[in-house]
Amino acid sequence: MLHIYNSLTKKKEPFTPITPGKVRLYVCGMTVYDYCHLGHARVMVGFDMVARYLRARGNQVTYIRNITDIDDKIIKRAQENGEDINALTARFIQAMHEDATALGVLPPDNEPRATLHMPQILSMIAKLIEQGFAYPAKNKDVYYRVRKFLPYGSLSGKTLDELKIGAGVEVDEEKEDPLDFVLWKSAKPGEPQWDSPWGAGRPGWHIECSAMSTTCLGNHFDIHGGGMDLKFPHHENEIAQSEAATGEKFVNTWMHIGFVRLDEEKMSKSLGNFFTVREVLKKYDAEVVRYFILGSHYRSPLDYSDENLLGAKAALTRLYLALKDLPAATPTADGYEEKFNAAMDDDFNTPGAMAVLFELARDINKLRENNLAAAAPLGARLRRLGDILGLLQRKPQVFLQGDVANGLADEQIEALIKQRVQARQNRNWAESDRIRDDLKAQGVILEDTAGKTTWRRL
RNA sequence: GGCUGGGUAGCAGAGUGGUUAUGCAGCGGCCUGCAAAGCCGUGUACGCCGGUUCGAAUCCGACCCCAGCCUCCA
Repeated sequence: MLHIYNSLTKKKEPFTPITPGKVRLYVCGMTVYDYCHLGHARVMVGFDMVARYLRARGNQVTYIRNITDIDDKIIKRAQENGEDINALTARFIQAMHEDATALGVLPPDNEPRATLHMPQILSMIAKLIEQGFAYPAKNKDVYYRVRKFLPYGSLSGKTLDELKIGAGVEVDEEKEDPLDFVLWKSAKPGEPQWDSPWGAGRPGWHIECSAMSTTCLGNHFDIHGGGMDLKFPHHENEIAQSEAATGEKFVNTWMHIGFVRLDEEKMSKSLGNFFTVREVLKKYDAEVVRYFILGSHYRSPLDYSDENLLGAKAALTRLYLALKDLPAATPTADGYEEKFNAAMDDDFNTPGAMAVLFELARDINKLRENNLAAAAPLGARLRRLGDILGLLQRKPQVFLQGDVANGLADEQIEALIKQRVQARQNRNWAESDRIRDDLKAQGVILEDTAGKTTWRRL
């Protein structure tokens, strides 16, 4: 049975969907004013893996990942660029989709956008005011009355008094309590705005997710996820808004993805120490990046370094080498799927699941020495399990020989191999080795097997 | 200061009260013209100090250290 670590209870818990066989999953997606960096990639890949696994285990999954397409940073960036807001967000939404596709992230079932959910946002705010959980201030902002929601702080493990002691609480004359947060922000001249009973303005950051998630999935759903940094205040505030507005429990299981780090430090926009997905993809194959992300548990920190990426590449190469030249087949009962599932059932333990993939590879390699066909069913199993992680779906040849972006073209390599075959027939080992060394210097590895020479790019 | 996570062999990274994680690198062997790949074998690992236990790296307590949150951030 699947167990998931629930950030709300801080425990691993058996996971039971509210409706048997159906899982409703909401993930906080991007604010689209810049390219995705590796932190975004980790969240996308992480929940893609979660959705794939839940489906592989027979659940019908409704996966929602929102897009925040209105907020202060977007407005600011559009002004800096002298760009229309909609053009800006459209541009980065497209870029995000390109990055996601490259990383093997399947599209979510729905990608709701904040600007397309104004009626739902407004009605939720109205409900909160009605019930005394929110109030319009003199400056025409609407605030959430944090003291009124008794369980406030349960997700982040903070109490209001502790938060008050914390350093950075900005004092705002308009607020009843400094910890109250904004639901509706009145518009300054020239800013994008929507009409509301409290004056023209735009939604605060948190309310959109409450409105979109409950609209798409109902007031009470199974899993809500996002990066670790959203736990407070974003998710805390979502709970306060949603439960106060609906009077129902909001989410059963909260999942938070650990940070990507660079030199032991969180990779983040504010620190400026981030790599965008597209920068990384110039250096490393997208599947290698995906392997790297899934190679550590989703809650652990993930250290970005060339050493670690190269390690991921070596490991993936081993798996693809095991699959190389295997004929198509269907898996037979071999026990590997059960082992794989046992690892995944333990809070999506992808490193453990990947270890099973390597056991399979070893078995395949043993069998293939004598009989390629005998190894085929295990190869099929390896591919099928890889698919649950979004890995190993390319032709081994394609992965191993890479693309021809730089270095020698395939034809040049083939030609040199022909020369070398000739030299070997003449037992001219010096010439044969020279060609092999030359190719190696250019990043091409030769392998003489079964009277045939094959090659791959390093 | 409060709250969350975490400290595992050369590196990365799971896991567990007593018996192999796994990958990369290393060492020995097989294979090979030689390699590569592969196979077999190979490691005094579990931050520190106490305690519980027949036995702890795994449970308990204290301590040290690291990262994160408490302000926008995935």
